[in-house]
Amino acid sequence: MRNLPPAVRQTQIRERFASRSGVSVSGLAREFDVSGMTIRRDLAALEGTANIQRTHGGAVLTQRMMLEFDYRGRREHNRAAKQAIAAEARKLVQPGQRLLLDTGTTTLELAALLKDAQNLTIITPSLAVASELQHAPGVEVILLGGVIRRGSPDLTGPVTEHCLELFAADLAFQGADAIGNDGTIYNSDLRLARVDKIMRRVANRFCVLADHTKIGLTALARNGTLADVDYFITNTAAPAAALKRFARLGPQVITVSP
Amino acid sequence: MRNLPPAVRQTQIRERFASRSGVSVSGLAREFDVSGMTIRRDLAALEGTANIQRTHGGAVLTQRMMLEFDYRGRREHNRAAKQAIAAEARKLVQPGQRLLLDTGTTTLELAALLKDAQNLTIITPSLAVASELQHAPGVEVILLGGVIRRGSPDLTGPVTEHCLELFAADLAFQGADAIGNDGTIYNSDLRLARVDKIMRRVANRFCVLADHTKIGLTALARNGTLADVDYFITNTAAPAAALKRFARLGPQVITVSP
DNA sequence: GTGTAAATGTTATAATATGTTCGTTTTCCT
DNA sequence: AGGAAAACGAACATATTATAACATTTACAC
Repeated sequence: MRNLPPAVRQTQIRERFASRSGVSVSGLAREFDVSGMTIRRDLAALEGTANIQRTHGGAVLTQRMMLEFDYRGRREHNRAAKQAIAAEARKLVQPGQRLLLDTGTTTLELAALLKDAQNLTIITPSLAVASELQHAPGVEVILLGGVIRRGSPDLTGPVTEHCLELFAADLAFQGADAIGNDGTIYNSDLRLARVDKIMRRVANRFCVLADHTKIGLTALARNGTLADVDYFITNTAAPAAALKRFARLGPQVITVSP
Repeated sequence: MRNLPPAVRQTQIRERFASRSGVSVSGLAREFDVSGMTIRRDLAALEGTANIQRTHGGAVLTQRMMLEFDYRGRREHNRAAKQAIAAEARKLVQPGQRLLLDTGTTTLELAALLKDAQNLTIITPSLAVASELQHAPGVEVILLGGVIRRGSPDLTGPVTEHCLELFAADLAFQGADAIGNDGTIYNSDLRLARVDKIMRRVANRFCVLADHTKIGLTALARNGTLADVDYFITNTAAPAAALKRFARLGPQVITVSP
């Protein structure tokens, strides 16, 4: 079993998963008569390509059984700030409310914090948010209809816009891809920007979440301005001058650390 | 059974719950040939994923886990027949069509077969179908809006019905929970039955998929009759007398083995 | 052959997992 | 209720595994 090309060995390793639910480094090293290091490198390579996850001592199948709507890498980017912002946003939520939760990684963190909330109705175009909350006992999730956007687990298009018009919400949470220095809110996708605009119309109050890395940038599609927003939550690393300017536009500006 | 990586062992422990509703620390320790302390640590880790509930001496399934496994179990049940039926259904699909795919394990198998289709539009209330097809390059997936049904990855309710009315499809595929001997189609959920009825209205042609174990049964909600159906696909194990009767009602009855 | 890049092995160090002991808590039996 | 037996959890010692850096081998072109 020695002297196999790496690709062949990796394919054979992959095939182990058909019958077993996981493999061990030591076992594979023995079977293929290579060092554990080689097996580890194989598993690291396989982890990138497909549905396995490395663990201590081996690897297991990622059992994304039903809903595989994940943002992968983007979710990790500046996650601490996003979580802090989400925790602050969580405080605005009262039992019994109807919330709109936009798509995005920051709102997804907020969704995770709402799992144990009581008697909430959450309306969202995000499959990731819906997936996160689908088992939450105190939360009724209403997913907007629409076309699934390629590469991103959310819904957009005329159907989404039409669905959204059917609702009225107490409070909407929205991430932003960029916030201009003049307080303009930007999305990097035109279809999303349309949905976001309507969202602002059907929600009574409106909260924008964005970490400091988004401030001072622009993106493809303008979708409004902070002047129309009730709350703007960001982290303390945001430039103070910009925050002062934003506050003068109207929204209550809340900063959290880190 | 020794020397398994922790994650693999934990996965196998999880799988015990598919057949049993509880496990014991001592039993697992014996089976995996590890100390009770290790099993306890495993169970503590699994409890963290919110799927199981630890008890004295072992662990039991939590409600959510039961539903999850219920779904997985249903998917495995008679899967060969479902796949054969789905393969036959696949032949009805032409490039460029707009399809309605209902929720259900058989239609989910069909969705898997449509991954490499060209230029299709698929409209579905099923999150599982959407998940399966979200990365298919030749398929545009439109998800209907609606309330996420507890314990089942699909959408129902007035919003779903409203969304559905926006569309017109060439061909609809629908599973059935039961087919009465008189050709009546049944669902086990009232909300689903309503969606299914509308689906029949907005589709030009209509195809019902059901393996032989569904035939001759009844369920909670009537949603129509095979007389209104264009194709009925089942497997050869279905009683010939019933199939003959069904064929006289109108649909083209197709049987596949196994 | 010789040079180069890829693959593999080796080592030291860090991280993680496991078993054991023992005091505490829970369960079960009378 | 009271007490024995079982199970639990914390803390420690031990063993296994991961990672990174470097050395070695192999593969393949020219």
